[in-house]
Amino acid sequence: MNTYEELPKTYSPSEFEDRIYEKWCEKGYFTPDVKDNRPAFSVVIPPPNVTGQLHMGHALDETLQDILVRYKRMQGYNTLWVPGTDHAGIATQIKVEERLRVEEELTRYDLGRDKFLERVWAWKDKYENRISGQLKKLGSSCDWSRQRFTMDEGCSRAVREVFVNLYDKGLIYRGHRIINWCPSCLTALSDAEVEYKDQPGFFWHIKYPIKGEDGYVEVATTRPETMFGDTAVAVNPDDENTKHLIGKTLILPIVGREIPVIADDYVEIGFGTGCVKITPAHDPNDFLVGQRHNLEQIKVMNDDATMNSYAGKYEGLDRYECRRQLVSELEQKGFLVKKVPHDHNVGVCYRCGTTVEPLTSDQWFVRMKPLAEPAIKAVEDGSIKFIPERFSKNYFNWMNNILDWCISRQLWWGHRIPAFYCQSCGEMTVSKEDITVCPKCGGKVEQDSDVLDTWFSSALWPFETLGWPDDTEELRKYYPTSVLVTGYDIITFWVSRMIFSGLEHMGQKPFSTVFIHGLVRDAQGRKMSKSLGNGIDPLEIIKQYGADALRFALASGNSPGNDMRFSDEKIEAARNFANKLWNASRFVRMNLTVESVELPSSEKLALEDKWIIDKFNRLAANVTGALDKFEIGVALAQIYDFTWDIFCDWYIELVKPRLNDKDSDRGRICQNVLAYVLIGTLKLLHPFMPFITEEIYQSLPHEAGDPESIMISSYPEYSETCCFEQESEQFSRVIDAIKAIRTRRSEMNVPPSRKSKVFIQTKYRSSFSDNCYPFFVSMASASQVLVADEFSPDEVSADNAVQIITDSASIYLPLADIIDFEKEKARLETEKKKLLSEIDRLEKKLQNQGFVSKAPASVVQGEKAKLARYAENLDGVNSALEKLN
RNA sequence: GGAGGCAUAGCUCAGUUGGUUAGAGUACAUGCUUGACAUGCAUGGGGUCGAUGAUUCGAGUUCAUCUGUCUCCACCA
Repeated sequence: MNTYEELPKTYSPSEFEDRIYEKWCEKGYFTPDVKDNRPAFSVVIPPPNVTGQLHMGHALDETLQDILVRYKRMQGYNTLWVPGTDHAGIATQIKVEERLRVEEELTRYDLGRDKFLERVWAWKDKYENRISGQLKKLGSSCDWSRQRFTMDEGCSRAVREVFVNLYDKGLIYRGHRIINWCPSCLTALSDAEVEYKDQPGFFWHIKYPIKGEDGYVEVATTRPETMFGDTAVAVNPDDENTKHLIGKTLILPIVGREIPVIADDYVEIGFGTGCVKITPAHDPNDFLVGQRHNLEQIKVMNDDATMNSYAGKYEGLDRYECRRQLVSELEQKGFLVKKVPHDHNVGVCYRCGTTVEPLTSDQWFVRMKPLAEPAIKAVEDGSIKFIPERFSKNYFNWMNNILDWCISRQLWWGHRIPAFYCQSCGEMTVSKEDITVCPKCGGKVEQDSDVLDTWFSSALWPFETLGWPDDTEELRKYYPTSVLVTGYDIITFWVSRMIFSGLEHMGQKPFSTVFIHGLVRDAQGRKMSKSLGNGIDPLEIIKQYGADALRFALASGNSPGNDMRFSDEKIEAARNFANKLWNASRFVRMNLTVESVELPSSEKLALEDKWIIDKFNRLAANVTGALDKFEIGVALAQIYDFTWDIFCDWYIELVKPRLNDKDSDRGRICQNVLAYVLIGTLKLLHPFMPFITEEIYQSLPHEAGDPESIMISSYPEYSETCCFEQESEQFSRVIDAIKAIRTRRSEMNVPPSRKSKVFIQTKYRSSFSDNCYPFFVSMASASQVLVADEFSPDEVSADNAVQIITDSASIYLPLADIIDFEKEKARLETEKKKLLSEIDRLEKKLQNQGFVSKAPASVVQGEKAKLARYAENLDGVNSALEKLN
């Protein structure tokens, strides 16, 4: 890793990426010393679920984190990136159950809780390994010695600590509430775990006869099967049309049970029939109405969404089958008034897609209002910042309307709720430690069979991974973490819960900045999904193009919070860039005879050297500026442009003649500048493309003080001594002149083999020194270069010279036999027109008193200079036209 | 119902606090066997920045309204 060798001819990332990663690990670069007292920069990974492997979304998330982490590490921060995975309760359990069913035709009940959990742990080990392997392939510089899992011993201890603390404070309670129930996963879900989908359905209008009268009340429902659980019909107390019904008694059709008509504001006047059937056990709103009016809750379904005995003869039928049969019975018996098609939003389980059934059940809840309040304040007062800022609205919207969080799940895979019930006295004990006997009566206890919502443990991630509840050095050094990088899709699930948890249990925010990115979509802009089969496997891309190309593709053009498309063109462009850098470096390497690199003192530098050094210096300033603002795409674009357009297309081409004499003074200076700028560029690029930059770095001689690996080198900074503004401007004139000549030659179809004298008439003589003549020879097909303040008409007469006007020179090319005078005239006329209109525009602008008096002086000055330049150019064009006429 | 995003070249997208004649990649056209690279080099065509108005000396950029499109939240029995 320290002797440098020739680079292989072709860029083949697969040959060095793994080797480099192993070396980094061996050297321990990813593992910071907690005792090192430099300022900390810390990040915890959003733990990928152990349900499967990483997809493009993860690849983006990890790439962005690694860019920030490597950047800060190179800047000298004590940098920690904690890796880990999430047990992902429902999701993982479903996966393992599915495999069990497919491969062994067994259910989890066949195995029993303990045996089943063994299977899940085995699954977890396998996928955790796979995920870590993928992170390594990507180049993620996380500290593997601190890898965590949401159900490892430490996290489990943290979960219990939090549970008991919140319980003791009265912020966790057990209650009989209406919750979202997934009849397929057989568990409760939190509000956040329910997704809504539009589905076509019907309103069934049903007659509820009034007791002791001939009349009836008409109610409409989308779920007629719940009528077995109706315990009232509600009307609005202020509705004139239904007022008379209040207090009357209705007979529930088919069932025959008597229910009252009650008055409640919840009923919207003018909507539907104005009468609403109230089923407290099966609808969240009805549940609240029921509480207000002390109504009985009648649960009519079993956990698997089949009907129970309250449904009479329909007992045992699935809810939808019951609906079909019930509706037809209602119709037969004359209770059905009509059936109106109606699209409605149906809640489905976010894991399995089954329609959830709201029903009442005993569950554990977190009281959210007191926790949400400080969490809202922390974002309001700016101590936690969202990037982009607009996502804080999203956050406020959720937090301000928060309801209590249902945290119990009827699953096996997860943190078991630390509540113990005594078999003899019935007392419940909540305890951090496992207990077997009741502290009250000494009777045998049994632990609550439910587990906690996955997000309960991930909410503690930023501090549980640093050792909480113990008071560790890591916590003191790295908490609060610096930035959380995640997608906008889990702000409510995760980000918000980490914020209130951190504030509640640590007394401090969990992170200062939330850096939000968007989704990775396919080339057509569709979400990547299993069902569409349009997912792209990051590992495949790495295999084909290399991790650096993948990272480049994900980071370039990425702007915070916005979705991006991933396409073949994008990854190919990324690979092409890597290839370009590889070849440019190979060229530089081939031409190096110096043993070490040192930036030559300013008086030894040629004009083009100062130009590139100045450009590089500005680049460093712009890149760090952009990175500090999380403008990752912008930073990368700047490095890209510099590398390709400035360094490769210009500087390398410019110095080729000098390299023919490598060991002369001029040649050695050039070598040093080449290497200095290349190494600096590699450093700037390293956070984005860690492997290729390291591989090239290893092949090059270095500056004194450069370490053995680029990843622990210092990130380039803007430096006053490398600022050559004036020389840079001077040299730009040469470049402009070369470009102008190329353009004219190309327009006139002059083949490169046809060389020509170049006459440069300029008032910037010093910019066009003798040293730059070779540039015109090598890059502008010049046979000879003549520079003067003014040429005599004999030297550059109309019939033998093509005239080119640039901002700093008039250039003549004697190409008499090639000139098409008519075409040339037309071209000059067009140019004249353009100049005239620009001059006119600028004159008007400068005559505008408002502009001159109100715009900043520098802007006005700039416009004046521009006007003067155009006027000069116009003179040039005019005289060229004169000569042609 | 509430909130938000996006709309810029044929396509995919940048455009940082308002200030050069609005940029890149890709596609397209033309010319190059240039001793690092054809995964390349050079040159070019192509945009009234979704519409209308407002603020301003000055608007792709700020504000309002509208149109199209996507997303999140809530949810109507």
